[in-house]
Amino acid sequence: MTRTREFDPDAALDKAMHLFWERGFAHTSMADLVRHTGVSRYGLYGTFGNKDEIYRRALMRYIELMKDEMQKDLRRPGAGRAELETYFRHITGVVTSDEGRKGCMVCNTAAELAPHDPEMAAHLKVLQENLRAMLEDVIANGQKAGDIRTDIAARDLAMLLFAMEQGMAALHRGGTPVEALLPCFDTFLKIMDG
Amino acid sequence: MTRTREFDPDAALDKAMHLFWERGFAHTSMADLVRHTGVSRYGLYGTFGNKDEIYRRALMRYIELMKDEMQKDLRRPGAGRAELETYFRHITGVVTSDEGRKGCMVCNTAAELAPHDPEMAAHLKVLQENLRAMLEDVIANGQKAGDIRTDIAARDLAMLLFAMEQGMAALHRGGTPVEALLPCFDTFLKIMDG
DNA sequence: ATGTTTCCAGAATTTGCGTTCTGATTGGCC
DNA sequence: GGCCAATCAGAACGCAAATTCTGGAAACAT
Repeated sequence: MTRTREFDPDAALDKAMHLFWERGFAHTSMADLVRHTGVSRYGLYGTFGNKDEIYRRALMRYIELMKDEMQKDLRRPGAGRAELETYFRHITGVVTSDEGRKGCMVCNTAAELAPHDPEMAAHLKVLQENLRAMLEDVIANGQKAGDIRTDIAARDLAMLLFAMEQGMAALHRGGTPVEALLPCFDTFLKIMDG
Repeated sequence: MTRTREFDPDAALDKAMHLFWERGFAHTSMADLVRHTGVSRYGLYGTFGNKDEIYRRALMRYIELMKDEMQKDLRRPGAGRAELETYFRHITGVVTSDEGRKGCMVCNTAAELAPHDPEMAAHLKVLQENLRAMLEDVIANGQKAGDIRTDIAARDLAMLLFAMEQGMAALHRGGTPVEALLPCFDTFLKIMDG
């Protein structure tokens, strides 16, 4: 072979993800990406194609990370209320971190790009449904185990929980401090108990 | 005087608001604004200054409309559970309308602009706190009247309700259909009843 | 009616940024 | 060691969009 590439595409994508996550698509320039990833323009275009594609890949990476997170906490057989609580404390920490007020990249992408990017929109929709369904499963388990009230359908509790989480992310990005948001989840737990 | 202006600034701002609300800041061009408002560039720049300022004014208008909406439903003395339900059905209809999938402009602005526009961020933060406080008052009234459970603080219920609403707006913009979102509020009502 | 001032429509300018290109450089391989 | 292919760094290009400019038109005051 010849001269070897000086960067690791995965590491670069990870940096790009954090940049897009924090600043959004329009307010992240290729120059920013070059600076923060340490990768040359040549390298970025050669590896990923163009800016749109870098964003798409970064979002996919974000989604994979979120799913991993979820499965780590929720995928053990019979996971129920306890696991849900663990997971949610976890994800809330991510989505309301004060470092960059990044919020949730799915939510940010929906707000900024979904309306004029049908492909992205389709992607987001599927993802949203997957995440919600995962929550629903765990809640149904908790109901079977007797840890969660059964007079509200698991599907409905899951949707409410999911909406609440997305809202917390959005509100935090908009300036609401974490301390004001944390009670949301405690309140939800109290509610889930019946 | 001399030649009179051919457009109504308020009407123009209203059109601009809907455009920004649907497409966001970056994906609305001055040409779009000229086309949809029917106002010449000269008129827009002369009246509002520049694109940033048009957006700022449009957002302020959106906020005023939302506050009006809220006060119309919630400001009557002793407004409680019933008024809250009316208001929320109302606002949910706005924020999950399929016409343009506009979502909530506050939420959209937070996602797209807050991180790199401190002034806008400060604005949003104040607004968020106002809206939440208004919900809290009404919930507290409902609790005093015996219509809403009292084992959860009005402040916490209000925050949860607010987060849920912002989340519904974000999810809808991201592609979740209205039918999937509506159960959220019904579930919240059931919860509020105790 | 006419002059003057502001307005309109759209052309011209400028700027920012995504993308492409270029010459230098590096690392493997004969 | 020298050749080759791919990479790097940054300059150059092109385009889209914000802003400004300009010639013509309209409305009010006199």
